[in-house]
Amino acid sequence: MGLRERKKQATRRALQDAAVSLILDRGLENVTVEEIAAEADVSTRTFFNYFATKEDALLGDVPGTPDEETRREFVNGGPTGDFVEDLITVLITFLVSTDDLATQRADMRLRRKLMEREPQLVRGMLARFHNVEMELAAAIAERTGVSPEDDQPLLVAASAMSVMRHTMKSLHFSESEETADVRAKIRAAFRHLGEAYGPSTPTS
Amino acid sequence: MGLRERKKQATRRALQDAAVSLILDRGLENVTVEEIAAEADVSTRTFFNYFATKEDALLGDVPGTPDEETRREFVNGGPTGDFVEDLITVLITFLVSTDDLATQRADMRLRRKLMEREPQLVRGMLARFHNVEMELAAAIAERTGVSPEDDQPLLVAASAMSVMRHTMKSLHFSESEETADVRAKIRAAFRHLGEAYGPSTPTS
DNA sequence: ACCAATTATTGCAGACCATGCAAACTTTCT
DNA sequence: AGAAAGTTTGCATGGTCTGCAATAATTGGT
Repeated sequence: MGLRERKKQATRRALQDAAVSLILDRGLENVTVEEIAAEADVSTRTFFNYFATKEDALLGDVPGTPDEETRREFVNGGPTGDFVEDLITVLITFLVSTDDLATQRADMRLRRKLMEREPQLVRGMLARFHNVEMELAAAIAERTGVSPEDDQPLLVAASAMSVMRHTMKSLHFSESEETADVRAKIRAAFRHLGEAYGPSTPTS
Repeated sequence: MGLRERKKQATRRALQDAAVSLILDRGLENVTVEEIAAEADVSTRTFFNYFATKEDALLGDVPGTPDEETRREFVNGGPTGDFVEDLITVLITFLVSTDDLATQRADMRLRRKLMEREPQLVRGMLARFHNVEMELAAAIAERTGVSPEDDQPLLVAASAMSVMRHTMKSLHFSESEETADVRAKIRAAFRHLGEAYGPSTPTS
């Protein structure tokens, strides 16, 4: 990666960090883009070269898109052949960004604090999940061979994203948390959904 | 209802209608609040007495909150005792506003057109569904006697709202469409979810 | 090391959204 | 009719975000 690219990443990072820290400190309404830019040592105009809105700088890069390889494997019926297990595999990749693991976990903890303090941000988060939902639906349609006009894949994708969303709330993002723990939590959530809506007696 | 109240309703209506029609015509970015207010024959300032944002005037009043009676019946295990069927009953009440049925159906058709033309609006719609999701989760927790800290009710509510969201897409909102049709569509969606995640063999 | 091409940053002007405030106006109630 | 309560309006203001054109930094070739 060349110098130019590295600098861009650094600026992006600086803007995000400045935004998060200032706003955790003083609240969303009491921090202007101008101040965020100043803190990151760039002009206000440059802020908008990096992020379309103030919110955007706060939300970070999660959920992202799964890499092409994971996607293809899922579409082709892998890796295990069990639909729910494979779905979980894909979902987990949404959580993983390009950063190193420790940084990313710290980011997640900060973001969660941010959401608690500024519920307006949930709006933007939901929008992001919605975008991912569409991609996931396409992948599910491909895997199951269902016509894209059908909205079954959309439905399954939507509820899968719900599971995702709520599971994230009960994660710790601590150093001791293993992928297996995450997987187990998601699995439990899916099982519960199956029980609630499934053919067997509704627990409720 | 007194004169004052009637006038307020009329103004609100006029603003919504002006917003929807102007923006269907010329696009979200090409219509200012000033123009909307002018079309409705009030000042710009008055617009903001009625709606917090431009989007708000477009989204209308759906989904609304179910009336207290329906809610209580659901919480107490009614009306049929079958969880999914009763859930559907509640969901349907989200769609019903105070207007007369014909007006409401026309509104729904317009709004859908609006969403297709201006996908940015989906954001706001999702936020509304999210609010309803919270209320629904509370009701489910009460009915099932699950602790409110538990996130099972949130999960079930979230996926129910997904079902809702996607079912609405395939409704016609035409004069010939009966409540029974709507119910059948929602029921089919739930059954599909149960099959996808449930204990039986995944269709996929 | 230099030059040219590409790409990033910046300042400026401007449109629009949204809010607070106080004055003018309308409905309501007695 | 007249006071009380609520609504509309204009004005001033602060903030977000965009387009544009000038300036500055990085890159790659020679």
